[in-house]
Amino acid sequence: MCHTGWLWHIADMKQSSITQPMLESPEAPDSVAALSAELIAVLVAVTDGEPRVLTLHQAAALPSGPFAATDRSLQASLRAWVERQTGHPLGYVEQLYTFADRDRTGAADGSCAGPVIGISYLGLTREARVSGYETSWQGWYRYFPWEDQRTGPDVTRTALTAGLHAWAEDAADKTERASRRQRVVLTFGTAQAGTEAWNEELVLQRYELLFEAGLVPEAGRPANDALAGTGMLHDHRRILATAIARLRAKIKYRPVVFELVPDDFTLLQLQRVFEAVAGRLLHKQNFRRLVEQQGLVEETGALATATGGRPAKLYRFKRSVLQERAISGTKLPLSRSR
Amino acid sequence: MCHTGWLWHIADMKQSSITQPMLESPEAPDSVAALSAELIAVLVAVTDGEPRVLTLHQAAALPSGPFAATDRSLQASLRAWVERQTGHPLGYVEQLYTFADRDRTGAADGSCAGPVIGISYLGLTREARVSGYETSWQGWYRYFPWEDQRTGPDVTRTALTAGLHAWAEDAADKTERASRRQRVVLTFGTAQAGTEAWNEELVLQRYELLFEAGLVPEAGRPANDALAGTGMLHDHRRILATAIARLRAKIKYRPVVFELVPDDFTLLQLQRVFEAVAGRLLHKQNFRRLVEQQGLVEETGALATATGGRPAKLYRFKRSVLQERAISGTKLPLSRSR
DNA sequence: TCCAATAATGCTGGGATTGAGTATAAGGGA
DNA sequence: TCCCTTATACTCAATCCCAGCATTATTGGA
Repeated sequence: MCHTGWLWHIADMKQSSITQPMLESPEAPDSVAALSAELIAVLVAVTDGEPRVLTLHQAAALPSGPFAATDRSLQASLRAWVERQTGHPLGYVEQLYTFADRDRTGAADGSCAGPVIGISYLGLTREARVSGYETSWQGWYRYFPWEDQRTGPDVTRTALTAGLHAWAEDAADKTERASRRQRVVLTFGTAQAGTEAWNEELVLQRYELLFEAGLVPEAGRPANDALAGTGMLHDHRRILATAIARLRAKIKYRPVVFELVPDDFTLLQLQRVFEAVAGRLLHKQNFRRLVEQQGLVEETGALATATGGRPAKLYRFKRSVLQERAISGTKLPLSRSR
Repeated sequence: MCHTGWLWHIADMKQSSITQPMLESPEAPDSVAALSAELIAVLVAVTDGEPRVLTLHQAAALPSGPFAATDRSLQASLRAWVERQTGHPLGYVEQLYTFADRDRTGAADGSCAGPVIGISYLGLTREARVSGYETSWQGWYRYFPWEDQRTGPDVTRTALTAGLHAWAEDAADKTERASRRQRVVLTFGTAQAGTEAWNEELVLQRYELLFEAGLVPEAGRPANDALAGTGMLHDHRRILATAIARLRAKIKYRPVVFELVPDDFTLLQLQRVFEAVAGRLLHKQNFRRLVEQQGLVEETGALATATGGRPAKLYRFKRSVLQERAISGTKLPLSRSR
């Protein structure tokens, strides 16, 4: 044995929840199987008001690669690779989650035999231009149609909520029914007029709920459904959900939006990117006020060639406050209306 | 090749920062070396007003074990193990960070040859009783004396800040000096009267700054210094710093404090635990108001046998709101004074 | 030339949140 | 009984934030 003597075994990597039931696990055999690790990247850019992710295999998989045990920093390598591919610097990289998948034991040629550890990353970039074959940028709402609430509670959400409530009522005993109902309401909100209560950060919870209710059948094969969204291979859609949730949370208290917009931008452009990521609309005046009073931007002096309407001032991100704000935090709260 | 064809290499797992310089990396050989993975746990309990972590090897290491590629959920196994050891349920488990360490290539017997991937976890529990040999609970401020700001800016912090400023002035060029100065002020605050500006969440940044400044010499061997704190083996102190930072952040917006207090508690007890974790004092009346109006607790009806003073009402955590709040969030802001 | 549409930008009022202080109640011990 | 300690209730002002309203600047057409 290498270390201190007690074994842990890994298989499933469900995001921890306090209420998660505790499972008893029997002792496992004291063998260490051959391991392999895989790195999975969620690369995000916002183009034409749509958040996009880089995909492979006919939009059914995220870029991933085996982890080669050599000597460079992972993040540095990730950056270098992306920069070569897209021609733009990768502004921000963040580790998402590590999970183990005992069902996926590598390719057929045996070179990747044994269980796979997956380490997923979120990366932000600017321009969506790639040269690879089979590689393309896809709008992320293609995989999660219900996550785009910029036009208010739409057909998708309504239909899904209905389906979920049916599933809830379908439960065996009363307690389970109540629990399911509560989960549905908490994650999808009551689509009643006014109340809203849509929390844009619960991307993963919603996906898992739909999965549990059998509304996003993703048993290995990617399906395509206008309601349930496009499926992905393996658990890539789950990883994407994690990435979206993380980014939606982060964008509110760290100045990462600027990694997604051009060097010079108008405040409305910035707002649109923000809204695209968050999947909901913002109050324009309040957004401007916040951005301005946070001191994160400065005017370039130039004006944008208007797209119809009064020309807007162009701003640029104050790189000088980056270090400061990266530590002390921003604060760009989401409010409802437009 | 197993996957899509481009390689990533992993070595160092520095927490991503936007300002981190981008390193160019050369292509790596197309070989997949033997891998091994290690799980590292930061188990936290609060006893006698002190946050403690479970340690091994004369308080110089965190519990860790090789990852055996078998079939159970890691979290379930972790829970089971801790519950056996401590006799108390592990309330909350959360993944911290995954890193790769090419310098640490397992034990001498070759069973763990190849580079090591480390997956670290944070776990919260209640009582600090262990039966193992070499195993003990240690107050976490032993490793980070400067992180305990409950008594205001103390000698430790003052001394370290002085040392850091000396280091800052020691830089070669002007830009670097300014940058260092800024980092010192941002992470350690200006210890001026009143201004404070201590951000308790910057545990990792402070540790890294001290490391960089050579004030916490931790070249593999655990040292013991009243100022720099006790060292740990490998990068365990770094992992601990990550855990503290994560917990300090989480405790403010998720109801995880309750995992660290007994079933029945007074509001002051709850506050003390909160303060112990956060390393700073809270305004008592405001803390009560928040806890109460959040609807997270309910009175048991009983009173605490006073520890001197008017008897306090006993409260219990409303488990019923757990699922709800685990999703929708709490909000227990930290304010300064007592 | 005037008007309508589209944006940008400035300003204001009310409600909620928060930081911090004051006052009162209820115990124990000298 | 007085005094010390802690619990608990209440108040007040500053601030923040949401959500409107109003005004200004352009473009494109009637």
